[in-house]
Order: sequence, then structure tokens, then C-alpha cells
Amino acid sequence: MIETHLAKLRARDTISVEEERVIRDSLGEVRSLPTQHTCIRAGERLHSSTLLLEGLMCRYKDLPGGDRQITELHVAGDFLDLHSFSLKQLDHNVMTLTPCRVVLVPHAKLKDITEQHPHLARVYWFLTALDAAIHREWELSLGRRSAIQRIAHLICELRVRLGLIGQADDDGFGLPLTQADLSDCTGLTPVHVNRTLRDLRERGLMDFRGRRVTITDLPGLQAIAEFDDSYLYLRREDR
Amino acid sequence: MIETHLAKLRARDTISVEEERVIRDSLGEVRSLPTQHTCIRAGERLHSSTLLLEGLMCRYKDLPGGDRQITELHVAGDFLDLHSFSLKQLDHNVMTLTPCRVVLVPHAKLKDITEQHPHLARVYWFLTALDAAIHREWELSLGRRSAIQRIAHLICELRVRLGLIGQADDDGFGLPLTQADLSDCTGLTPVHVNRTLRDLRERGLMDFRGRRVTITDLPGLQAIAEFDDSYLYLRREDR
DNA sequence: CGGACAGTTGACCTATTTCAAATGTGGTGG
DNA sequence: CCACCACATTTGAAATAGGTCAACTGTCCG
Repeated sequence: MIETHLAKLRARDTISVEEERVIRDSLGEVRSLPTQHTCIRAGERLHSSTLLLEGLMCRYKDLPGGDRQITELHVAGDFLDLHSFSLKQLDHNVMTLTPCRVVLVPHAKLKDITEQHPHLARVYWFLTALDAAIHREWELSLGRRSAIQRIAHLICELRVRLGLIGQADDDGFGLPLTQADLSDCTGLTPVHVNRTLRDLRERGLMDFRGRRVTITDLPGLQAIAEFDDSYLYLRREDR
Repeated sequence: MIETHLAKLRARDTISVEEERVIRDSLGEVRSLPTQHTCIRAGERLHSSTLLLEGLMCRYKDLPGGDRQITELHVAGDFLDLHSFSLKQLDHNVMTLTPCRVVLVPHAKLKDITEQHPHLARVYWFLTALDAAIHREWELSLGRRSAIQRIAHLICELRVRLGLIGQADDDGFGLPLTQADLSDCTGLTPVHVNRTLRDLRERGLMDFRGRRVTITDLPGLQAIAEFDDSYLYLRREDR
């Protein structure tokens, strides 16, 4: 059930059999969620964190005028709100972008981990630091990259993150997002996303159609995005 | 020496006398740094985290073309790189924007804290989650707010954060940044920052001259920024 | 007094947005 | 199997927020 989660952790550190058992013991209720469903709202008091088992979800913030910014995408194996353990409530919403399956991890169990399994606690602390690193890279995209770079960069990021859990290879991957979702990730309008996707296709770099990204020139795509995966911390370390 | 740091923590949780002693015992070398000095570079292996005692610093990422994005500003009492404890190396640089004084906290001491003082460890985990919340708010600014909103929002954020450590009130605060620094925070050009500051002045909202922000209409400034401080987690909680 | 920056302004430019309409496309009910 | 509906995608034309380039003006400090 949590193989994708373990794959994500084990790409970055050593998780012992004992720790794996502790993780499995922390799991609570499993839920299935429909698509386009906001399952956590900013300001709600939370008592458990949510681990994504299957599907695609996002964190987003809305503006009074109706504009939306997605601040991070989540794939299987990600904690959507591990930070709610420290924060107690979130400053953003979390919603599904596809039908999803999730499992709840009570904050009480996480607290036990901080008291009895300090190494595992450090690994989980690392996961929240990794989310922050992704936020920083998105700040760079939103602040300083052009439209074509923003989209190319996002696709490069997703290729690596999905690759870790065996859901992407060099040729492409399934990506059940609309162009409007993509515009909310990149701070662009849906119309401009459409034109930019055509540009990427005409340049022979990638094609995004029918909920699938086909990468036709990976080095070229990475070059235009100026993509460097070091912000994803893919090396194994002793935390 | 670390009063600003304790003020920041105690605005969010209860720190016992014992925990205060643990924090004081974790402090290592104190350093004075000149202005415009990059003291941590992306990719460097780090063995201690740095607590800012005095001055203004920033985290930033550079692009090959020379563009720069500041991802967060830091005031006295902030850890610049508490996350380097989990990450081991950073994905961004850290530099001074004024002359600064900092104190180093060895990662070995932080590791001891995770093993012997789980509550304090959770408080520090919270601090890194707070940095991530600030990153998310900046993503929203960079992705969806107009130039005038981005600058107004940044000023509102700094007023609150500096206020917590007694360095700002409703009338304004010292802010030793250049307009170019401001442009690197907001993803704008220095020229447009200059015009936008004039706009804010002519609207009677705020005036930024001579390294000082004078707020002439705080409610108006907050209104145009659509500022809501909940992402700064100012309520005290039991973490 | 001079030099290095920081700030200011004007004229022009362009990437992206806005608005509006047309064209797929997938699912549902008859 | 078809008609229809709700959406997602695509395209064109016009508008604009913010960028670029270049020059000029403080201002601080040695």
C-alpha cells in the first residue's frame, strides 16, 4: 500500500525494517476521494496528516478576485500535509485533481515517532524541507522564468518525481491535468498555456495531449527549462 | 543575545526555562559579516545552522542569464538555514543585505535536541514549516498579484515580522534595502519597482525613502495587498 | 572634489492578458 | 446508436502591465 512512499524515502535515506514497521503501524483510515474535491481547507484544525496512495493532488491558495495559485503538485507517496503536524492548521487548501486514494496518519502517532524514533522523525522533517525546496524552485519559476520555461521546468520536475515511483520514463508519463490546472501552477492564463504548449510541440520538445506528456527531446526540454534536479535532493544521506 | 529568537519562538509556543538553557548551550561561534556577503552557497556541505542576531539577510537563487530571485528575507531571530540540518546542503544561496551578526549552531547539537528534547525538536520543525508557509505566500504573490500588490504585501509581511521583535510599529520601520533588492524579491525590474513605489506614495499608502518605510495608511496598504497574516501563524499552540 | 551607486524619468517595446467565438471531446440519457 | 450537454481546447484580434534602453540626477563617502 505504501510502496511509493517507501520508494520516495529510500531514494533519500536508509529506512530500517523496524522503521518501516513503525510507519505501517501509524497508518489509519483509508479513503477514496472523487476528482476536483477539496479535502483540506485553510484554517481547519487538523488532527492527522494525509498520505497520498494513488492519484494526483495539489495545494493551492485563492485570491479574493478568484485567481488561484497552485503552490505544489503531489504524486503517490507524498504527504499532502505532513506540515499540519507542526502547524496544526494550514494556510492553503488541498484538493484532488483526479480520483485519489489516501491514508490518514494521526498526529498522535507522529508525536510518538518524534519521541521514540528520532531518526524517522528527522526523515519526516526532511520531507517537509523538501517541500519547501520545491516551493523555492517554483518561486524562481514564477518570478523570473518565461512562460515556455515555466512549463518546461514543471514537466521536467514531474518526470523526475514520477520516475522515482515508476510512473514516468524518458519518453513521457501520464498527466491527468487540464490546461487550466497548468495555468494555475505556472501563474499564466489558460489561453497562454495553450499557445505555449503549441510552441513546445512545434519546437519538437514535448507534446501534451490526451492527459499524457510525450517527451520528444528530453535534453532540449531540460535545456530550455535550465533544469537542474539538485533541488529535489535525490542523493541518499544519513539524516 | 538570542532575545529576538526567543521572542519569535514564544510568539508561537511555550519555551520552558530548561529548553531556553538547551538553546543557549547549543550556540557556537559568533561571526560578524559585511554587507553584500554571500555566506552560504548552494551545494556546499554544511555542518551547522546559522541564527541571525542582527541585520537583514536573504535566501536567493540565480539563473544562468543573470536574473536573481530572492525566495525569503530574514530578520533578527530567524534561522537562515535550519533546514540545512535535514538537507545537508542547500539548493539556494544566503547573503547579507546589511552588516550582520550571526551565531552558528552545530548540526550535532541539533541532532542531540531531536534525541533528548522532542518538544524543542518539534518547535524547530515548526520553524521550517513556517518558512515554507512564507514561500507559499510568495508563490501566490509572484504568480497572481500585480506589481503594486506584491510590494504592498511584502511591506505588510515585514511590518508584522519586524514588529514581533520590536523593530516596527504601525507608522513604519527601518528597511535597509535597495530598490534592486526589492525587485529581486518581487520578480519585477528595478525600474518598475521605482514607478510602483511612486504610485504607492501618490496614493498616500506608504513612502519608502532613505532606508525607511513610512506607512501613511496601514488599512489602505493592507487592503490593496489583500493582506491576511494567518500564514505567519501568530497564535500560540502546543506543538 | 570625484567616483560609484542608487534612484528617477521618458520613450518605446513586447510578452502575456483579455475578450470573444469556434471547435473538439467525453459522458449520459433516450 | 445518436443527440445533447458540459467542458476543455484552440484561434484571432486588440489591449496592457511591465520590461528595456538610455540618459540624467541625486547622494554618500573617501
